[in-house]
Formats: sequence, C-alpha cells, structure tokens
Amino acid sequence: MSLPDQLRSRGYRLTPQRQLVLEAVTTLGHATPEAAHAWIVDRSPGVNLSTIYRNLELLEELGLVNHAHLSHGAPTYHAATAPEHVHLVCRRCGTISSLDSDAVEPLVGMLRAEHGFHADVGHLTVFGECATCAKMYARDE
Amino acid sequence: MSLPDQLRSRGYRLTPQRQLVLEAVTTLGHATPEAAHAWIVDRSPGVNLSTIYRNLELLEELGLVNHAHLSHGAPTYHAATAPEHVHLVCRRCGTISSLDSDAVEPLVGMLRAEHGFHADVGHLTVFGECATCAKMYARDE
DNA sequence: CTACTTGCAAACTCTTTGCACCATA
DNA sequence: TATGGTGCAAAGAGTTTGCAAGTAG
Repeated sequence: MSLPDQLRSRGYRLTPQRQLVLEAVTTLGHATPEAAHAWIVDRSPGVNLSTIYRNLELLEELGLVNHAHLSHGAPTYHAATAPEHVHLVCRRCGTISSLDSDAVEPLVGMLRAEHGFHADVGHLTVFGECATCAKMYARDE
Repeated sequence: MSLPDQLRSRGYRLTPQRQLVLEAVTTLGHATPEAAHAWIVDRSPGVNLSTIYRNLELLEELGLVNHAHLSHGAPTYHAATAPEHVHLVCRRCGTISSLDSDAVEPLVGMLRAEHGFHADVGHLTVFGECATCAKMYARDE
C-alpha cells in the first residue's frame, strides 16, 4: 500500500514533510533523525527537527520504516521496503555492514522452537570487531 | 585478579565508592546506572550519580563489568564474572531473559569464518516477542 | 470549515565536565 | 603530602511536548 493510502486509511494526512521523511530514510538507507533532518532541510529549508521525530514515529507505526540501535543510543531508521537485514557494527572503527537475514535463520528458528521467542531480525545488531580491525589489533592488548 | 589489585596495578585507587559500584552490579545482575545508584545510596547516602558513571566506565575499562543496550538507550551493566550470555528482550512486556552464549556459537562461528567479524556475544541483544506475548497477541493485528 | 500538522521554544532525560575539596597510598 | 577521586552544579546531547498558526481534505 502506498504512503497516501496508508495515511488516509487511518485518518492521517499526506503532507510534504511526511513524504520527505520517508524519502530521506529510503534514500539514505541508514538514517538517524539528525541525518534525515539534514537531508530534508537541504531540499526544503524550514522543516523542523521535531517534525522529523514525529513522522519517524508515525511511519514506524504504519510499518513503513523500522529502526535499530547502532552504537550508543542514536537510533537508525531504514525503509521497510529495504530487504530485511542484520547489522554488524565494529566498535573500533564504527563501520556498519549489513548481513542478509537468511544468515541468522538458524538462530531465529532455534529461538522460536526452543524458547517460543519470536525474534525481530530487522532490529538485530551484532557488535564486535570487523575483519580489518581484528587484524590490525591482533597483537595488542 | 581482585579489584584492589586490578586498580593498583594501573595506578588507580581503591575507594569505597568503587567497591560499591562493583558490588551493586554484581548483586543486581542487570543494572542501569540509575538502578546501581539507587542501590548504593540505600546503603551509603551521598554517593553521587556522576561517580557511578565514572566508575562504571572505569570498571568496564578494567574488564570487570560489561554493558549491553536493552530497550531504548538505557545501558545495562553486568559483572564480567557472570557467565557470558545473550539477552532476549520482549518488546511487548519488557521481559528480559538470558540465553547461554553457547546457543549462538554457530552464528558467531559463521560470522568469523565468512566475514572475519569477531562478535562480542556478551553485548548481543535480540529484540522480539516472548512466548507469552506471542500467544496472547496471536490473533490481533 | 474543521481537525490534523507544523514550527518554535521550552521542558525533559540521560550523561558528561569543570572545579574546589577530600582521601588514598 | 601528592595525586587521584568525589560531590556539586552547570553544561551537553538527544528527544518530547504545549501551543498558536497553517493547511489538507
């Protein structure tokens, strides 16, 4: 269902700001509220940060975007249309890479079968050390 | 190595506050800075929140405690002496359960073998819906 | 027209920092 | 007694909210 229909069917209105927020998240791929705001202000000055927050929340409620917590607190949003993926975050260099959800299917299946737990894969973030940093710091510490 | 030795060997001092912070985290199991502070003030009034923050940071640097991000931003600390575990957080009821790290060993091994990524399992949190909530909401939405 | 939205500014929460006094080693 | 540590208060980041003016339907 398209954004206008999604909105109207629930009594919300279609505003330029809402379209921009969705567009920003879709285009940026991994967008913090701050980053989305910067992208939007670039093409439409005057849009307020609080509007970004309100609309990210709304779009998430509608299921059009999701968020995950990469690093210390800054939530990162992606469009729900993007293929679902797991994040790998390197705590040394901060690099964020994506991993197809299929790769964690065994884990998800096990959690469901043995613990009845329905994991939200799109929200899953694995912290650690990326290949590059692991090599670089191999002999330290 | 004990706390006093850990500290002294790096030129830090042993203070009652530091002992309390470590004790709070060990006792509480899952402690936010705020929770640790409450626990400490209970037995030693006057200890400041900023001291808790400073010492949690220090203890983590020494490898005596670890933290994970459960829910929206509030970091949760555990003693490093506790067995390493993964957190399962239910986004409906907020229940936090633990899962032995062995259970995710296949995933960790795969990440290392195929992506060179060294996952920090103790920091891993899986969000989703617990068995109870999954049943309760099965027919909604 | 009416109710939903927005911009703006203030309020909030969580965390960090500067500084003078205090206490460990 | 020489640092390193603490309490206190103020400053910061990130996010939320109240309200009057604006606008989609």
